[in-house]
Amino acid sequence: MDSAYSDIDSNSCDFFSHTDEEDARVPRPTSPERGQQQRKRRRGRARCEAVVQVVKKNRRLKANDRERNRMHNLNDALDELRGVLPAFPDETKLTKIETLRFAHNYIWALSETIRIADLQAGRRNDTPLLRNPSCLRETPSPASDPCTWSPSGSSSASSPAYCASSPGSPAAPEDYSCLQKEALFGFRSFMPGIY
DNA sequence: TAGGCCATCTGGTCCT
DNA sequence: AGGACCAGATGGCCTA
Repeated sequence: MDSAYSDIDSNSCDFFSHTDEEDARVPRPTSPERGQQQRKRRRGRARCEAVVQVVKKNRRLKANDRERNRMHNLNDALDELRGVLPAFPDETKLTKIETLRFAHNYIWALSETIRIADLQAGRRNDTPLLRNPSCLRETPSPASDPCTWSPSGSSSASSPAYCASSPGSPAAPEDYSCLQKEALFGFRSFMPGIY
């Protein structure tokens, strides 16, 4: 239906609005016939405008549908992002803004971890960890960390240890493991530092 | 009940 | 011309 009316717009019914003056060159009918013609034009215009309204409505509905799909795709992408971000099983679903900020934070923390690991490896030997992808999967043990955090602890899940540093304010090297933990697990309590 | 979050609709603008 | 993208408006749901 849309393609058949693709050239329809609000002016498309102007054809039905011709005045008698515009038709001056056409031989004028007698007055009863003229009244009939005017009524016909009015009816034609009304019908045309109704069609235009339907076409416009259909276009709007199609646009709404596309917009809905677009937003669904966006939400699917956000869900995928949530899926690759570390989270507690019982943690409530991150909101959209939390997801984006957490991802930003997480990437920053991982980058710093790699950078520091790379530096340390460079000091020990000539094999930078950065070029060894398997190193990315190794996570430091919480127990050996100065930042006290325990995923099963009664208080930790809801209020993990707080680290003063934030992505916006680079920390001293000794803080990095702490920062990484915040990026990984302490997101919600870390929010004041993010906003 | 106020405030936050979300889905949807809508009209405008940009892009292909 | 049609679709993608965007931002504002609106209403529903949930929680403190």
